[in-house]
Amino acid sequence: MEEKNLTIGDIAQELGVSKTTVSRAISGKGRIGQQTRQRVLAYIEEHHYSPNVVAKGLAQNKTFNIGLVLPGDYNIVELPFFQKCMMGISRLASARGYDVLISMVTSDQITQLERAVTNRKIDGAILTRTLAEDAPMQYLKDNGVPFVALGSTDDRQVIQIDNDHRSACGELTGSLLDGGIEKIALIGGSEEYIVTRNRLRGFEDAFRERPDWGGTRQVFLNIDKACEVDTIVEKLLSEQVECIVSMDDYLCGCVLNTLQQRQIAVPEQVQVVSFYDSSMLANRIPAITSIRFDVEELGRKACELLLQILDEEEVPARTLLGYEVRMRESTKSVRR
Amino acid sequence: MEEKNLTIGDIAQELGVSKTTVSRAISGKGRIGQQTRQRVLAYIEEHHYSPNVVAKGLAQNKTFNIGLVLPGDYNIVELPFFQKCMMGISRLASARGYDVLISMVTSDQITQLERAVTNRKIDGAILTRTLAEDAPMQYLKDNGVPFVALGSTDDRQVIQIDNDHRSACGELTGSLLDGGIEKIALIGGSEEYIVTRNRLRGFEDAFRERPDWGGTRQVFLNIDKACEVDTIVEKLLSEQVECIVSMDDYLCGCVLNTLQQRQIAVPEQVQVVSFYDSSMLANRIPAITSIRFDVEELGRKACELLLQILDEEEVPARTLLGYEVRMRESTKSVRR
DNA sequence: CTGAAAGCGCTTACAG
DNA sequence: CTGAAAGCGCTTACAG
Repeated sequence: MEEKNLTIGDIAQELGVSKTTVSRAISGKGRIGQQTRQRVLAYIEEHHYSPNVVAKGLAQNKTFNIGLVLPGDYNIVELPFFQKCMMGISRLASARGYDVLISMVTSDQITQLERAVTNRKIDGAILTRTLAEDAPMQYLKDNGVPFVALGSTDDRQVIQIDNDHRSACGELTGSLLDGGIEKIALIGGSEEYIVTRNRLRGFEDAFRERPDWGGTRQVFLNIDKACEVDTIVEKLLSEQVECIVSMDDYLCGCVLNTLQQRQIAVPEQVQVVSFYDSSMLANRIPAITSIRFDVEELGRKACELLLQILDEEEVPARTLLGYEVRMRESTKSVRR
Repeated sequence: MEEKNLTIGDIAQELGVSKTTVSRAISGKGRIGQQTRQRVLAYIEEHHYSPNVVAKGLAQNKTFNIGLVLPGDYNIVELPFFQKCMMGISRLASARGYDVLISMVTSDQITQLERAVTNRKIDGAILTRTLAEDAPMQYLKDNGVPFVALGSTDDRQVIQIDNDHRSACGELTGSLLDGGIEKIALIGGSEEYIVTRNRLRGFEDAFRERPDWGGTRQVFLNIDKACEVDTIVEKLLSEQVECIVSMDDYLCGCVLNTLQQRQIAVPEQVQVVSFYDSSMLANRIPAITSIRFDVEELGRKACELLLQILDEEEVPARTLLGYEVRMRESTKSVRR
């Protein structure tokens, strides 16, 4: 199997044409006769030639690599999200002749990303998360690296793509209110994450759209520990809350644990909802009402956008993808 | 910020030396005067020159990329494992001047890996999982790509590194038996995974080492659905099983759900153990007895091995890493 | 339609 | 110790 790698020069020599011609036959650029073209292509096919992408890149000042910026300080609940994004991105990139190079960043160091950029190993990048103070994003901007952000940001200069968390959360919350919920609470994670803010906005939208709703609502943000959730849930129970909405499945899992401990029946005594359907709670009983996004598609589209930018095509500054509200057993039947 | 990239030629010209000299100053290879060396280095420092790794690679027939082969058809429970591996690998690679390029493969297609190899985008690869019939592994072997496998395989030709699942499971099972368990059952996933086989061996070791143990044991393999677990657990309960060991946290989660449904108390009525501590059950109550591995270290070491291979150093064919048995509330106190 | 030549940014024998 | 030159495997004006 260890055949020496063919080069464009070998082929040219073998076929008695110039390297230029071979190159043109392959790339399809420049004028070239049908005859010769076919002859070259046939030879290539037969001998399993495949061009050295690195050399090609050097000549064209490209790498055919895209940088995937992944947080190293992730929360376990986010993993399926990153994984699916990666899948979508990787698939599309591959289909378009690009490879994906990863850079793991943490809140206090982005050296891997810096390396990829200063070493000129990537043509562009995809950010898989957006923060309020986003060091990787700032770095990419400062260095003129084309990129798209998976997630939202107020900076309209950055090309961004996201699921429509706001509308999704608004719709789900609305269903709950319309279903008759009078006492509702929202538990969320770090406000540093833009997505937390968007989910909150959606939640608030539902009330704004229903000025006649006469119940009470409470919001707890920046929660990230099980014990905090515990305390909150206890408090809520003492106040006879009817529905606890969690911003993600991790928090929702904590809520469920606490309820289970206290032998509180879901949904009979309290209804439970998650704003994100990560399949982390997939086999929980009862099944949890939540919102579902097509994350692989999100990744695919993000990659598509980046490749368009690299091809110098115009792309929309902001792209929003759809969602699906999944009503399950953890909420009583409400009308939709 | 948009300064045009410096090249070795620019520096040579600026300093009135040859490109050869500049190259030598940077690489440290070949004889060069201390004086000139310092002069070049100073200039580089001052002007933030960083070499074009791709060009360097072309000249040296290297890419300074390592391929990370990731399964696309993962089970959610494996995600933290892959993530942590990636972290370890990525960190070390980065520190050594390498980048990590991902190839997602599924059981029926390895085209991304093929692309990376035929396009000569990687110098070597790391497999993050080993299967009995391992297509990616076979492909790498056939094409003479240096690689190390994270996980075990019977093929002693392949450089492999793994946690010592067998000993770990043996030790944990042993503790249970020594603690007085008389009726024990093991539930595991696909035998196609080598790790499943190794865990099973460890389990069996414990009995072999205790010929006087007079209890009964049962083994259920190739289980991957919650409903299957359900059926098994019901059967086991009817037989008054004392301890249910799961091979991973997903299965263990299923077991716990079933027990919870049937209002069976853990550990009072039945003890529960997981052979893998993925932090998926981290906030479960009661805390689950299990085995813990340092996965990031595993990734780091795997990468280290690969880089040694690329440097043509000798490496051991098989490396086994340690583990920690964590006795928690889900088992009654047993002596260790 | 085709080719000779220069160039992408490095490295590395070979000579001095 | 230093440099001119060829080479890594491609692309791409420029001429014909």
